[in-house]
Amino acid sequence: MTRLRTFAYEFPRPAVAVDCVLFGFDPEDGLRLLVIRRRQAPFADRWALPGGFVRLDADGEGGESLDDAALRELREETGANVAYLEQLYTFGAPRRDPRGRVLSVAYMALVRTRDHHVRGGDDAAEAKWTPVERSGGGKLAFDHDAIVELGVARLQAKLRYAPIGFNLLPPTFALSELQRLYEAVLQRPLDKRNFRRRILAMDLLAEAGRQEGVAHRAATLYRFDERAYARLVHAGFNFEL
Amino acid sequence: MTRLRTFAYEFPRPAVAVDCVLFGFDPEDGLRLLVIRRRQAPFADRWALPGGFVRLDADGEGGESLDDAALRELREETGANVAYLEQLYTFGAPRRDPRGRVLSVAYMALVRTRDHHVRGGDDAAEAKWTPVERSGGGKLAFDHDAIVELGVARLQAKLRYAPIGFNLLPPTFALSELQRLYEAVLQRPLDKRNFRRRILAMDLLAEAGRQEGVAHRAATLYRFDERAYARLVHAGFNFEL
DNA sequence: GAACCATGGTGTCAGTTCGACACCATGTCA
DNA sequence: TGACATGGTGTCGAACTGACACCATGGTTC
Repeated sequence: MTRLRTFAYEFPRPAVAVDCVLFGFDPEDGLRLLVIRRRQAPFADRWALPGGFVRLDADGEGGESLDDAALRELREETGANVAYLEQLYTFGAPRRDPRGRVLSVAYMALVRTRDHHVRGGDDAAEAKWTPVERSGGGKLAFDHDAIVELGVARLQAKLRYAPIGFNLLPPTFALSELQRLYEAVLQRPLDKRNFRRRILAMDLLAEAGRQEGVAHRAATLYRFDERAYARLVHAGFNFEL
Repeated sequence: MTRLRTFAYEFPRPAVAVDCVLFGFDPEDGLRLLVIRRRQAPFADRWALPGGFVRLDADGEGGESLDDAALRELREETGANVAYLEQLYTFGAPRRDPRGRVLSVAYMALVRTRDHHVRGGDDAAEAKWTPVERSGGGKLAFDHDAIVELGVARLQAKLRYAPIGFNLLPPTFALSELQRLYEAVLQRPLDKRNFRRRILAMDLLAEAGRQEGVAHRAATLYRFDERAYARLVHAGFNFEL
């Protein structure tokens, strides 16, 4: 082991952080993004994405995986209950952080409506949901605006060819809620009849009761059927909307 | 600056490498992948992807960007003339490298047919092109098989919705060459007439003379028209094949 | 120079998919 | 009981997709 180790250590190492674009969907406010207010320099008091440095073991060797680091930061800084996590891209411009060379592995995460309880981090940082465009009423810290832009693009693209939108809704939902979600993310209106026809034709949604306590005709509720989806994928099916 | 720096340095840092899935297309052999034989432990004498550690400045701060590191490694280890480069994913499992904690930022790169002159690296490592399936006659070093798999998937997906395939061909090419490329990457036969109709309907290809010195009717040559593509994209066009 | 051979280049049609479009149903509340 | 808000349903023309076969061209061979 000692011999093996010689090679890598000739190089100085960058610090490595993870930063998360956490999306939530609210029926009234549409697609929202979680930002936290930084307490420390650099960019103290500025809004930024939740994130932090990847932790290594004390010997500087093992430690947490990148995904685990992202989940940990989300838990610590927002208390969010993450339904979906996906790595986006690694940002590594030499001067992106004034403290020195810091790489940021960017993640996109989704939480379900009604899992939006947000709390400040352990260090009492302030956290809030903000509409996706105009994140935080202005520019975010570091290159986080670019990260958000990439996250939005990825979410828009992926919503159309992967069944990830369900992770922004409660476990059961009405088709109109699903449609509103798609309209909010894709930023264009969809035809109700065409939308329903296509999504139901995929046979991915299972009926799950009806709405209660609404002041109008109660909608049928559906849940995303993971098993049906797995079966279909196995048979060569591709989600597409 | 000194004050700003305190925060980041409390954490031990991982080593960060870039590894490149370099694709080439040969009319006879189809899609190929460049691998190099490692000279040093770990995995000495095993085939691996070209790559190496990201270089920081002497003060451990600035240095090269990740893209630059990938290009530098490709140049140093293969002499390849890269036509396209795209970051794929960052691999960061705690034990993926026996030397300790090493993250790998994976890249996909494309070179044009006839830019395939490959030479060993400055340290005389051996390099070769290998068919994409069965890379190197067996398993590659580290988790490089997983990286290759991801690269292939990305190339297949992206070939259909972005005009990147042209980067695997000479600057001018016949439509049949382009079709063979698509067939090789997507692993399925395409209908000649439908293929020609669709690709030409996009108005992205400009005529560029005819083949010479072939023992049959000479094909019209085309080049990818970057400007036309930029114009179309600006007008809301999406490449799709 | 005629025949051969390899590849280049072309159009149609049926089946499917896509997008636009309007009205009745249901349940709560006033 | 009627108003109101949302749920839920079918058709049709246009556009697109995929399957399909033959002549053109130009160098090579005999």
